[in-house]
Amino acid sequence: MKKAVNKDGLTEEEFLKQYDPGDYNRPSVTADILILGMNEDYSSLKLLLIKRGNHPFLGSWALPGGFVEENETAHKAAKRELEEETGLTGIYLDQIYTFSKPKRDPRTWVITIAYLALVPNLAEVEGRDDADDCAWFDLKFTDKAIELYNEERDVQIVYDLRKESFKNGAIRYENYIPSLVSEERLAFDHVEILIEAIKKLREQINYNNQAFCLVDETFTLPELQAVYETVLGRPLYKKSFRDMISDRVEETGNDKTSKTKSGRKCKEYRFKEE
Amino acid sequence: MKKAVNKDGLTEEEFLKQYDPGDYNRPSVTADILILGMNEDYSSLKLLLIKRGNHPFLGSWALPGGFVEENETAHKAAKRELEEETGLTGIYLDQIYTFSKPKRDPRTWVITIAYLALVPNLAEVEGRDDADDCAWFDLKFTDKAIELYNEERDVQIVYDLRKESFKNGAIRYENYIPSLVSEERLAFDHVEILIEAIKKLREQINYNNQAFCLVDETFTLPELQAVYETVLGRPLYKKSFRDMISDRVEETGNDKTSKTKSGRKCKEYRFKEE
DNA sequence: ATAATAGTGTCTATCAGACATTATCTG
DNA sequence: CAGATAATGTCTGATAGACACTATTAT
Repeated sequence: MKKAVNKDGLTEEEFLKQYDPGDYNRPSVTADILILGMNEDYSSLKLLLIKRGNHPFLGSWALPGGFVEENETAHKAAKRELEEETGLTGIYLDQIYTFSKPKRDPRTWVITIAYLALVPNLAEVEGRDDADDCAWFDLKFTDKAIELYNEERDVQIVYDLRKESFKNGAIRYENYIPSLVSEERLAFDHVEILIEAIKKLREQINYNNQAFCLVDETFTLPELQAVYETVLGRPLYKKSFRDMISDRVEETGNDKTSKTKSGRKCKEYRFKEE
Repeated sequence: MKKAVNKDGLTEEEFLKQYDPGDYNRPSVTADILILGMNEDYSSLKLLLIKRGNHPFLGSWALPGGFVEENETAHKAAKRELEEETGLTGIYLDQIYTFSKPKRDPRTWVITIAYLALVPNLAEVEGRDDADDCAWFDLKFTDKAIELYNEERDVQIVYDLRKESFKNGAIRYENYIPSLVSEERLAFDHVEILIEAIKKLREQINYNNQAFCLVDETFTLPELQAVYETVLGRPLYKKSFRDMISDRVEETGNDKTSKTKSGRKCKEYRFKEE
């Protein structure tokens, strides 16, 4: 079996030796990364963006990303980029979707594998290399619009959203179509990546415990509930939430004042693995 | 804003004109496609495989796939491949995951975007071009093993499965690790693609109605239930299933004998869009 | 008639939605 | 003490699991 030969009478060893990848056009492949965290009182999602220091989209804000290299997985490339950008390790990181629309990058053919990272604390960040600047943006996501704000820099990026339905086999799906309404915009097709990431996070958070990646190692239930409410974009009933979450957490025995709002002290919890 | 210049004093137009993608190594990118259907009585999933006619993995069975070209999305490449292979159009097709492990193809650097297709009828197929042969395989998937059978050709491909848990941020995930136990194997890392696809299908089928892509346009509830049971790998209670599905289907008014098992005639239903 | 399957009724446990009530903390 | 928030109790409605029973067809 090892010595099997192909139509040209070559063994595998011989075949690989003479194999010429040829002149097929090949794309560059990058790993772009959506880094999400929560603000101080868990009332808003934050997205890390870099300001582009070169064409194309010079001066626009973009997702951090970098080339995937031959001796690494795309996941590793994303991880490297995340660590360079935030200095953080051991962070939640998951593949979202791969974007390959022609001309999505005006320079050359680029396919992007998009990743989602969830950080428990907003890291200090500053621009480097190809970036003029780097900053956390407040992210608001509703059925009607996506909005990104950075007050310090007085930047606002706003897209209206329209729902479009399309058929896939027997099934009908709904898609969000963004249209820019602000002066500033996100570079490339990054707004589409953002939409996919939020959709996926909202679908998964109830099953996959991603909320625990957005809080400290110990937390209060009001804090955890605030994370769910902010991610899902709707309020939850306190009692139902606590019933739902009860067997995924355990008390540490300590008390703690919530980062959310002041009042009575809270019991402190940690994530219970099982 | 249009006339903004970068550090080298170039406008965007000038920059793009002089831009040189350079000698960065670039991967080939392929779209591999997992084509799933059901057997005659909905008791088993079927997977379409092609037998490789050249090195590497000469004589092994593999997922169909093809190169993504510069003027198309990966989705379109997958669709083209699906139509070439089965002659079918209007089929459910969705991106699963992108695989980029170094050396996953011994010829050259290849990154694969994996797609899942669900066909309502098993198309007639035959090998072409680079494939010696092309056939539907019975697919069995349990917590312990993945098994692929084609009786006509007397081929069996079996992998034992082991669960491994790993951490991603604060969360612990479980993964299936396959180990080959049969003589025959799937080419490349295609068994890993298969595992991801089945996992995703099982997670989604309750919410995303993919089952309707695996039956005819009209169907009986015993047939539909058989699809769910086969995909999920466990029996469902008849009454619970019918309650669960009732507002997603509507009666056509006709009667029909199920493809599953004989007995009393069934009411015929169709998918109700909403 | 009998075996086999289709289709429905009903009980239970669980859980989300919805409010109400009690407990504890800060100022 | 007043205001605010934490924590828990309880009712309702929807739904999955479990089982039983009736209806209709093929042989």
